Amino acid sequence: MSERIQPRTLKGFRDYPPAAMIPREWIIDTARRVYRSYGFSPIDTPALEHLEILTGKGSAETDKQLYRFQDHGGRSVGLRFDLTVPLARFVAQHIQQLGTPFKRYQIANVWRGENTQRGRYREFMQCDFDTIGTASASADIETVLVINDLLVALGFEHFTMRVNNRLVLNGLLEKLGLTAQATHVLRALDKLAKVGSETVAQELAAIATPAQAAAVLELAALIGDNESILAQLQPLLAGSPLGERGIGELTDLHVALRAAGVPPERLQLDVSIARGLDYYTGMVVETFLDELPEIGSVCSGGRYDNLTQLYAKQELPGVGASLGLDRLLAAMEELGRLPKVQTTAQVLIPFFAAECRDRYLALASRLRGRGLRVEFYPEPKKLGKQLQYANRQGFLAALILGDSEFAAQQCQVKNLATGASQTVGYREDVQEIMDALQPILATS
RNA sequence: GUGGCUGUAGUUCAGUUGGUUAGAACGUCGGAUUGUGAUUCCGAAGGUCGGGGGUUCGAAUCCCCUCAGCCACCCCA
Repeated sequence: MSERIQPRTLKGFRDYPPAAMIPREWIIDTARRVYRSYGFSPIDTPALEHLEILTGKGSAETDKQLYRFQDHGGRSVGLRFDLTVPLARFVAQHIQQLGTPFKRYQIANVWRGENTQRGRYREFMQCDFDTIGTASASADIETVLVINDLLVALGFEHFTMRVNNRLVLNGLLEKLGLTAQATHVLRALDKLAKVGSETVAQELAAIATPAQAAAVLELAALIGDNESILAQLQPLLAGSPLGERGIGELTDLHVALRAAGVPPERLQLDVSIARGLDYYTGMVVETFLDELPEIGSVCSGGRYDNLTQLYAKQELPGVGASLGLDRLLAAMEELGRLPKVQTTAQVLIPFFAAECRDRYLALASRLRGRGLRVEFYPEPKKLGKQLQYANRQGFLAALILGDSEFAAQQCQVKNLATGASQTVGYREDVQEIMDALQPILATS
């Protein structure tokens, strides 16, 4: 009796009370809506996979972060650390029935046993969308368009999608004879914006000759608007078939996105964007909030041409991206962009006249029948207290009915944001109440 | 995983060179006010000082370990 278990959560794992869960679900709903508007369909996969599925990719870093253990049957299993690897397994297993192109989205938790920081947790949610089975540039362009639409739908105007193409980097590496060290070079390059060119130069010095390192840095240091970057790239990659193809793809993407109406300032060609993950082969993109760039990319992705090679003979190209929901939420929290709403209902009916309980319940039911979300306060209490509750929970409107209203067949419709209230007739069809509520509820 | 900073009511923080019963503001609850919610007044509840061990006559304060949060590296959403 005296020895209680201390209630607590693991490092990097969190509880989500209503005030945290409501904006969370709003983002999920928004992502779902945007993905579906492009024809992506939902799938889900198990949280737990056979260990060899997850480690097959063989990156030492992801192996270190993997949650792994023996299950009750002695199998080696692991928790998925992203949604792309399970997708590769899923596609290799089911593509015969699904056919191509296959467009799916998946919104689910992933786990990484790394050290925590602001916006970095051990359990977090990713909102992935991918197009499998086509190498078309159109799918690349759509991927960036989805990211753009998604952030706009989430209420952002000022954000930057940094775009690059792995072919440009690979072309240069090939030209320089650095292909074998590609992974190291790209990782060093990826840090350019953060640590500056001197540090990157030092890191490159360890794996390349001074001339090679200088050539890599020259490419990555290109600045200016997108057109001028493209123009400056030409001579640097001349003679490299890969590099020239990369420039072609970047140009195409840039032109197409402009034509699709993406504001030019949102799209930044950035040759230093490499993405750490090995599986990207073409276009790569990272998205930063202009108001809080230091929190990192909130939506990243790219093209991978050999994703299923570990699991199937068939070669299936793909392109996609992932919204980091928890990082985005951490950013929105810090930017004060999260509304302080704790209720999912719009309208509160205070329990005011103690003997009229059943009439309140009937009114609430009728309003719900008209599509409203309505809460009836569970006990008769002072009206002031109940309105305070309504205010704190974030209700938009209260319907006040006491003895005098019931007697006069009326209802007071109170706008909780402004404090204004109006009295309307209260009849079975609740039409007058609906009419009075409409403008109040329309504000959110 | 490595290194650094931090941890005191629900929240934000005070707390003297180690000294008796750990404070404030805001929030919460009750009342003034059994018909109107961010004002005012009165009152109340709420703390194993993150947890464990040690030094000491005495620890929120000093030391060690541990847990958690933040920052940098690493990597990434």
